[in-house]
Amino acid sequence: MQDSNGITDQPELGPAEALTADKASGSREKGLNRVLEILEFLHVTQRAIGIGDLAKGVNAPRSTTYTLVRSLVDAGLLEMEGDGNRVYFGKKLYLYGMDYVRGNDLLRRGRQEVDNLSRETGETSELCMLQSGRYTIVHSSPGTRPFRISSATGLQIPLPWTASGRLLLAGLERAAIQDMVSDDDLLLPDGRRLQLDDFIADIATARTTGYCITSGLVDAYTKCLAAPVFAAAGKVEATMCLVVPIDTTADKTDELLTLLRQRAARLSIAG
Amino acid sequence: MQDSNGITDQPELGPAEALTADKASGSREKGLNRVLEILEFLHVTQRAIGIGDLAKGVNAPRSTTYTLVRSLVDAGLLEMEGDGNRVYFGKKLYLYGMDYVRGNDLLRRGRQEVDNLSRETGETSELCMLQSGRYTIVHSSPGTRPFRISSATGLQIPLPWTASGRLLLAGLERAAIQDMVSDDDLLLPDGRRLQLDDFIADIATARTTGYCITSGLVDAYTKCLAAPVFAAAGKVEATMCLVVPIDTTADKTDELLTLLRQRAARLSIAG
DNA sequence: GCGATTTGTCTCTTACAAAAGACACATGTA
DNA sequence: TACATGTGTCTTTTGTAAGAGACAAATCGC
Repeated sequence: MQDSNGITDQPELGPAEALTADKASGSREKGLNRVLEILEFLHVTQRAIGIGDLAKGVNAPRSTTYTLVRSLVDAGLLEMEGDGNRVYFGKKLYLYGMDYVRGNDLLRRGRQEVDNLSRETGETSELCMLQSGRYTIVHSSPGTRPFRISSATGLQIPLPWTASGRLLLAGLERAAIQDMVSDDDLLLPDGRRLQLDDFIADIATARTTGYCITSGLVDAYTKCLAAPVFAAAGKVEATMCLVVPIDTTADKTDELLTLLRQRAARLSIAG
Repeated sequence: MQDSNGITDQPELGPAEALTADKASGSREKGLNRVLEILEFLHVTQRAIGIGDLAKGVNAPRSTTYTLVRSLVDAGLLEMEGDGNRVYFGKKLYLYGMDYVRGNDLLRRGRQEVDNLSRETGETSELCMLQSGRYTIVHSSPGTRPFRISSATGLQIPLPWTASGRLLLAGLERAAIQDMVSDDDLLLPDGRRLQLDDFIADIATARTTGYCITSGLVDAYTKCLAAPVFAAAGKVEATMCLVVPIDTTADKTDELLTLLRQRAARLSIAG
């Protein structure tokens, strides 16, 4: 077990760096890996897809894909859509997901707090976590504004684009941060490029102030207020955040921030 | 952590001739199948478990189990618990589960209706579906009674024990029904044994009346009212049900049943 | 303290699953 | 009618992943 200090991952630089671009065209793949790719592919696709297309999408042989999909459908992890040649996630995954929620106090209470917060403030509120090194919106509640402020549950966004990202990485070694952030991640949606050092400085700042606000990073019309949720130790396990119009007054922002920090703190204790 | 339900038997009988009956003997198993067993095992266990125990639980070689678990943890389908030698479901499964909900109107609206219904009536309400041939409580909302009426999301119960079961099988061939119902399923919790023919007759009745009520089947103190939710065709896709004390008056029962059927019908259309 | 047990990693072998490819049957479209 | 394109199911081949086992290190039980 060597998870604690980031020794975990250097496996993938071992096998020949060849095939720079997209994907190892490689030879024979382990079935389980193919399955994991299939699931991930469905996750980004967000809708049912034909098995043929699925095979193309994960770059797997058609015959293999058919057998794997059949297994998964039999197991209930996937389901055939209506006519019977497209597949998507199945009930069993939903059940497993509910099991996860049940076993995870933080998530369960966090969802509740987020829902409350967005109902009380009318603003879009989110619960965010790191998911295998990626920033993930674990739960979001839409708020009551006329225009929809993006953000769907499960959405994954580069860490440097977000206020939460700065909090979630608090306390990590420089090397660890560097590992989690690709060059592409540092390129903001508006075309500006963030310097890694600046980002790391942001993280340090966010750590000491205990919150973080970013303006116009993900898009030009919103700003994001985020507050850390701590696990047992001092570790940042999640963040709660509010997404508000960028022209929200300073007073209003302060008020919301205070409320947000208070709720995030409430979530931290009692864990 | 003893064997709660006696699955752990055959402690040290020769692995060779273990072809007793139900279980396929040793031989080599496909990795994917092992994974599916692991997930299912965690689902019934309902908590984090050591990898060694997991290997025992699914009756897989230790080395294999370690490899698979590592893959799954890396993929985020499983997560290591605290100290790092126990595992349980991971965030990714939760995300996939949410994807399923998003892609499934019926489930999404059904959860809503169930929550409403139980809030309005104060009774425990559930949304039930068939999950790979098994009756499954897909969502439940507790109601306000002092004593907890069982029923947890994800729970699986033999079809003949439930009112919903009788509705869910409506329209199926006798053979299909027979396939889904084992002899054990026909043995009720109170020791009585249901005749398959009676059960099939119940199903036919339920189909024509458009609802089903069972009294004291799962336990002696409750009765269960169930109404069908139809998919596009006339197919029963799910049921909504209310679990109420067995001594609920006929009038009250009628009233609840009317409400339940109305809500279930509302869920059926617009699909 | 000192065995007995459990945990996590590693190596080696071969049984077998992943892949290739052929086939049959749909579609669509020139 | 031919001609492409997509789908689902076979069979065959062979690269490799599942499994057995050995190991060191941790953990438990007295």
